[in-house]
Amino acid sequence: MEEQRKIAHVDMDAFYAAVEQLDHPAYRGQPVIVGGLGSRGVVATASYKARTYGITSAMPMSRARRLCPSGIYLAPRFHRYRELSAKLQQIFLSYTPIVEMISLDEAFLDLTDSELAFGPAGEVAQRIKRHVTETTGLTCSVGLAHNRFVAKLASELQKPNGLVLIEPGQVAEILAPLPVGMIWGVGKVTEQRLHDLGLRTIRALRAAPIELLVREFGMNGRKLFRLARGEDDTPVLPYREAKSLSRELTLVEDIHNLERIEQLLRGLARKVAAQLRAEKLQGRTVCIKVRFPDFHTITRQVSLGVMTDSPCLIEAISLDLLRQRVDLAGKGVRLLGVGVSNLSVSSPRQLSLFEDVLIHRGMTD
DNA sequence: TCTGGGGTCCTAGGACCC
DNA sequence: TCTGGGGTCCTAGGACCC
Repeated sequence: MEEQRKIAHVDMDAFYAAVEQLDHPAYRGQPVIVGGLGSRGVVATASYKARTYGITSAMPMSRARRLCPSGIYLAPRFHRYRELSAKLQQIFLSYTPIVEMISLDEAFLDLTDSELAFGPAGEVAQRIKRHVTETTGLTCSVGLAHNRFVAKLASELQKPNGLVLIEPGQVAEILAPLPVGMIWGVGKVTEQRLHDLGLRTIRALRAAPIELLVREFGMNGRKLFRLARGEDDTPVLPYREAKSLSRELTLVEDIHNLERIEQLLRGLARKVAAQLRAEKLQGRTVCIKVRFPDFHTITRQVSLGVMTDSPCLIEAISLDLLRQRVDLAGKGVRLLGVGVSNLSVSSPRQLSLFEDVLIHRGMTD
């Protein structure tokens, strides 16, 4: 018999918008929409009032403005959100060392061993909720269950400011009527494919034979089969090393001018390099991304023989990838990106022969 | 309606090696 | 002449998450 875990999922309510309302009392109760304000921006977070107009996250700003012309539209202030997120993490850590922040406003907490010190997990969850609100002035929704998947679903069920506890014996009954789209990992594409198979609810998915799911979705089918039954044994992982680091930029208007394109790419490459150094990381693979006006998107990458954080090298390689491996052919560009992967922590500065050569050619910073 | 930015993970084919 | 099997690395694309 496997030990019974107690996993909490804490999800801040309309986080970015709620922070703006916290800092600007005049915005409270108003439709507040945080996101990109440019012509091609999308909604990051809408306050609950804004949601009553039909505004949802990832919606184009232009559409949001049509739905709610009188709304308060704000650009995100990530510094502020990060500051509050750090506070949240400190609160969580005072109840368990096993805290996995999955974004600025969401975390999994393994409370299994916290019961000894703090009492039943349901009461701990209640305390954490109160602690969050008293310390930050923000509300959150909490789900509590025996695994991550069910805990995350639970936190969704009574937003905002909810607390939902699901016992193992209740899982089947509670999951059954939910739409398959609520399953973590089922996005638009998979949802449509499930609908095409006549599977719209978790109840229906649960009744589907595993052979069918594996035939349709491969390994993912196996996962779906288990998730439909509320089974998930993935652990809460307190710390994970970054695997890649990137910067990208959607242009206000498509650009055709090659010099301008190259200039922007260089800027992105330098920003990536600067961030690598700031985080004491180096990478071995450089990747560029180009999105054309028709939204078709390509990537081109190359792996080097050395680890690097050099702005000159990353810039030179990005430009080379663009010039040698991308057919711009007067098509215009909507988005440009530069990324570095295959990361590891920088070793004490030591020049490779390669870098040495570049320095003698005057190519480094 | 016209689609951000920063990530993770998975798949699939090909090169290369033993 | 007609061709294995496994492992690893690399590249490109795509689904998905917040």
